[in-house]
This record gives sequence, structure tokens and C-alpha cells, in this order.
Amino acid sequence: MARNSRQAKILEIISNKAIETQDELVSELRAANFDITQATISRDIKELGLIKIATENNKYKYAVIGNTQNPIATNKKMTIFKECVISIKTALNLVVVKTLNGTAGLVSNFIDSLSLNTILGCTYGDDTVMVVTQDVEDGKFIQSKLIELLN
Amino acid sequence: MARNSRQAKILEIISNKAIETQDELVSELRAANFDITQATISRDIKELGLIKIATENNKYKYAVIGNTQNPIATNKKMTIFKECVISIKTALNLVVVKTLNGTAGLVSNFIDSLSLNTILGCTYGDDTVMVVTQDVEDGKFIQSKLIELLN
DNA sequence: AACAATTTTGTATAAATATACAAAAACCTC
DNA sequence: GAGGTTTTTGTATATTTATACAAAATTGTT
Repeated sequence: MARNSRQAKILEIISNKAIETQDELVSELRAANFDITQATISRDIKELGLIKIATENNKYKYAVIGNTQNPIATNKKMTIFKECVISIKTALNLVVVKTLNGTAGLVSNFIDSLSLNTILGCTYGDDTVMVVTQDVEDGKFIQSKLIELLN
Repeated sequence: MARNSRQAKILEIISNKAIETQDELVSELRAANFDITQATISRDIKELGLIKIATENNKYKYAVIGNTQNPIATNKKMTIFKECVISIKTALNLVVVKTLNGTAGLVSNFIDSLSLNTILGCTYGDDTVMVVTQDVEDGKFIQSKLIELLN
């Protein structure tokens, strides 16, 4: 289905470029070979829980909302998790998850919500989530758990 | 000037009730004796950096955006700080700031941004910010500093 | 594969929002 | 307080966004 990859593409686009209107987003998507209309984008934006917010230069842009405020339902989060994660690696007791730029917060939030008890905590930047576990073994374990979820 | 109190009222309204459209907000404000039009609200929303976001029940509502993402300029934040703070009290090494419901995040963010070095950290809920200082003396000091800012 | 049921999408348009421009209000400065 | 300057607001409207409805696509079942 093109739908999920399209939504992932939307997250990618808005994290890399200031998108002011849905029509602008339509153009970007068309350029990336997604043949859709504004109506569909409007629905995607609602589903993804994206926001339109004022920027410093007195314009508007679409953005991914921060984790605590994000009201997207869990199965939607799961879908997004799958779409946004690029790689999952371990380094000793850390699991390093690479994501589409700008979506690390969403991914981190999702991982937190799993409440896996061998996870001590998560931090994230723009495109990286760091999952801290007790030891090397736990790191490997969490890595495999997360990879499982991608299927 | 009615403008600042109106904007504060907007923050209060949206934190207490799900507001789906600007027209709805206009009605609420009219009920609170602010005689304005949709155009003004549109501008206020832009200035306050408010967002319209999808809710669980498949509708939209306006909301205050979380602190880290908030791009409002400092002087605007200062104005909002003044408008949103209700009281500032101390309890031993804590400074307890009461705010309009839903705006504690904004206020906390503003206090953080002051980078006062006797502040150890801030936490917040919906209408309360807790500022932690080293000791009772520092608490009193920060309290007075914050009260100063209200003038 | 034929059919029914569900989901996704486009078209057309209604609904909602942003803004150009002009007027009004607030603020200065002399 | 007259006259100039800046800020705020309303009116009217252009722009943008959401959605009803129908069509198309996808999925599941036999």
C-alpha cells in the first residue's frame, strides 16, 4: 500500500523543508512520485497528528508535534514506528535507533510506551534515539525485540 | 490594552474547553466581553504560536504547544508570562508558581530560559510550576526575581 | 475468480483561516 | 492638544483546509 510510505514521506519532507501549505506538500509528493491530491494530504495530516505552526519569519509551516502532546492512537504509532525507523544497532548497553529526520521524538515516545522493563530510559535528537539498558545482554535483547516489531 | 488580556483569555479558554474553530473562540470571547472578530483571533493564534491538532475523537482543537517546540520570541514570552502567572509563593527551597490552567508549560519554559544559576530545575503540571532551588534563601531570592518580572 | 465488505482516494465544494487594505485606536513629541 | 507615527483591528475577500459523497482500490471469504 502506498499509503504508509506516503505518510512516512510526508514526515520526511516536512522535517527537511519548511512546508507552508498542503498544496506545497502535494507538489513535493508529486515530485517524489506519489500521485495524490490535497484532500488526501489533509487526511494524512489529521492522521499523523501534524500541526501547522507560526515560524520566526512570520509564516506558517507544518511540523511533527512533540511526544508528550501527541494523541495519536497506539496502532497508528506502531505504523509510524515501522515507517520511520531506518536502523537499530547496539553498542554495549545502548541501542541506537536511526530514524527519518525529525521523527526521533515519535519513535522514542513509542519505545517508551512499550514499558519494557529492561529499558532504563530513552533520549533522542532529530534522527537518533538512544535506548539505555543495564548491560550488553539487555541491549542485545531490546534490539531484537524492537527489530521484531518492524515485521 | 485589551490585546494582552484577550490573548491570556484565549490561552485560558482553550485550556479548559476543546475549541474546534476560530469562530467558536470568537463566541467564547464575546461571552467574556471581548468584542472581536475572527480576523483578530487568527492573528492572535499566530502570535501565541497556538496549534490546531487532531484529537482522539476525530475532530480538531486548538492547543498550546509544548515548550521545546515553541518558537515564540522572548518578548512575546515575557508578555505571556505576565499574563499567565497568578501567584508566586515559596515553600522552603521551592518556588511554586500558579498559572492559568494549561499554561504552566509556557511559564516553566520561560523561567528555564532565564538561566538563573540558583535555579536547579523546573517541573510543571497544568497550572503549577515548581522551581527547585538549593536552599530556603535561594527560594526567596528567586521568588523576588520572578515577582520583579511581573512589573 | 466472483462477490461482499472495508478502506482509501478523488472530485467538488463547504467550511475555516489568513491577509491586503483601510480605518481606528493608541502612543509620542513638541 | 495638534500633528505625526506606530500598532491594533475590522471588512472584505483570497487562500487554504476539511469533508460529503461517489468511485476506485484493496482485502477477505467462499
